Amino acid sequence: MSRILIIDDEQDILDILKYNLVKEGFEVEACNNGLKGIEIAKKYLPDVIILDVMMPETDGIEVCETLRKLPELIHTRICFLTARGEDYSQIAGLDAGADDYITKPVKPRVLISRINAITRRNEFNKQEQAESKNAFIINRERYIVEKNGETFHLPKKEFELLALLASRPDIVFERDVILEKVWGTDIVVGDRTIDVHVRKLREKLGDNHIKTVKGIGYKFEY
Amino acid sequence: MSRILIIDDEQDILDILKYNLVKEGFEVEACNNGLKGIEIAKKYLPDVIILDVMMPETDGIEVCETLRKLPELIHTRICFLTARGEDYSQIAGLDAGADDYITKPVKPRVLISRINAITRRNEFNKQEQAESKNAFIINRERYIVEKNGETFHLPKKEFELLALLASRPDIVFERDVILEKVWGTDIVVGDRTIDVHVRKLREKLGDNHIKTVKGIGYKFEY
DNA sequence: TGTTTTTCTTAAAGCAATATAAAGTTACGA
DNA sequence: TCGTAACTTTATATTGCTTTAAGAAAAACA
Repeated sequence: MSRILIIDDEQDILDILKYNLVKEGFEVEACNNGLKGIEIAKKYLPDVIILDVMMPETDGIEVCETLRKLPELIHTRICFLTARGEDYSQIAGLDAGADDYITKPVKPRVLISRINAITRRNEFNKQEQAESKNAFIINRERYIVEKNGETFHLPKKEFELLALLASRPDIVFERDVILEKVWGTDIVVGDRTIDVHVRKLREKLGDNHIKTVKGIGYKFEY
Repeated sequence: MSRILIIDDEQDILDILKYNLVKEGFEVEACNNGLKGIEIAKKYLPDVIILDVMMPETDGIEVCETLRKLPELIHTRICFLTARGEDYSQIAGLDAGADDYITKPVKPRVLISRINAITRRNEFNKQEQAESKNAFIINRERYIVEKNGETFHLPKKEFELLALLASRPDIVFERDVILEKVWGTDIVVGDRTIDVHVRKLREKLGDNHIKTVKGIGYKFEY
């Protein structure tokens, strides 16, 4: 499970966030000071850092900039904690470093889903890097797929299907696994549905990427 | 050459300033009353307004605030005329939206160089805007958006929505993220509310900037 | 080769998400 | 306090994605 570091000067907030994240199964480290936070980050190498923008001693923004310069944290996602109503454009400017921001007061459920989104994005990005060598980029943030500079806007299901298959190239995904991952366990759809979506993808990306493994399922190839 | 409007209740000063500015090649309009000045400004659309802070009937600061709300004067620079030593008026004046101030008594040479500085600044800004292809300026101080010189007055919610989307162009914002960031976690509004605001924005900015990503949310493109 | 199984293709139905218009609220300034 | 602008909701239309269905094709098997 993902490792998370929280940096906030208010002990209450630290406690609440930590409690909720631990309950959800994350590994959590907390710290009430920006400079200490940087030191911890270096050793702890968290997947996500939740960082309060407004802190009395060290400014969260500066902390973020410092963190961003550390090569060992290249994959670490930084998420700002801000009071609501603060200038978005300002935040955007600071966004040079931060990947997301959460507004206070933080609702636990929102926090969890946000962290999940961030870590998921992280997973995908790691794959993306591997994939980019072959000029096949699946960009979940922009919700587009790029192949040799060409850009494809895929509908939701097609995108999810492709993202799944491409997440492990050459590995065959069985039909019921695909159904479960893309459509979910609760929703039941016919078996042909997959075929149709595969066909749509082949239509758009060319016939060379998604191979049929008869009797089993499909796999993605470059 | 630049157009200048002078608003001051003292006829002497009007005459002196006008004489010197005309001699320097400026087009000058003069007026001895705040309210009349506002009317003239609307039609004359000056590049610079020289405005006396201390006037018997209407306060120069109020006049300035009124002028600043007029969209047609978005590019007009306002320069206060103050008696020397009035520290407070300087501060209040710049708060009210003035771009510069000149202390009385006015030395012609100082006046000219000051006006030149202001207009030059203005030119520079216009150029900058024209040159940047993505001339999409989101001005949070005045709640105004500019696109290729066109100015839009957006209501709060529309502005916040646009500011959010535009803060990360091409990135898709999910509907619940939009709701959280623009409306807040505690306030619950219907899902269609977003659509309606998007529609309003598209109506004003043109259909080309906010793209729908069906099933996910919206994104901003230049 | 004939039969069976599985997948492919296509069109069309079904459905969910979004767009739009209009009416109802709320907030705000004159 | 009235009138206007902003905001939200509601209802309906529309879009376009998803799914189904059914025949054709391909592969597997005997």
